[in-house]
Amino acid sequence: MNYWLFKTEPSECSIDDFAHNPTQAIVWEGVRNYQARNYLRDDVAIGDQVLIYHSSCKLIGVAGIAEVVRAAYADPSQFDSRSVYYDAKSIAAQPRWVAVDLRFVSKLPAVITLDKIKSSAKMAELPLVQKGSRLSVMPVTAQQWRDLLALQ
DNA sequence: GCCAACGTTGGC
DNA sequence: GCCAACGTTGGC
Repeated sequence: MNYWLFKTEPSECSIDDFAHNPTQAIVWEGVRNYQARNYLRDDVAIGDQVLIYHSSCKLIGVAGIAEVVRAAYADPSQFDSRSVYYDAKSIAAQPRWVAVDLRFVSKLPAVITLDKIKSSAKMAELPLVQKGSRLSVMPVTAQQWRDLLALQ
């Protein structure tokens, strides 16, 4: 079982969307970066635990936890010409992008802010806080997972 | 809204 | 395969 951090803009999909549909599988689509795609495709597995991170918003940071309930499959949005995630260059026989499904686990009582994460020496190796890192899907070690949630 | 940093594209 | 131009990310 692996640990991950997934970024999302809460205006698109927030921890509250999970919390309001706690038994429903949420399609995690729209990842359009190859390194993030490779993690999704090759390493994200059913049962993995995911930190849901809110970016580009008022309160930036880790807002909750979700669990992977379906491993990688062709991201349907890449073939939908009305979607903002549409990719005209992706062909059905060889889909370029993948999605996974997540399900709600918990909402943290308070967001663990990026500020707090940055100020923790134990988080120095987390890709999130490394200069210039823009990965939207990143691995988290078991130790980092524990240490990060202990920042609450 | 700004802009630094990074990724992608496409001409050569 | 290089690299300039352009697009995107995401904190501030």
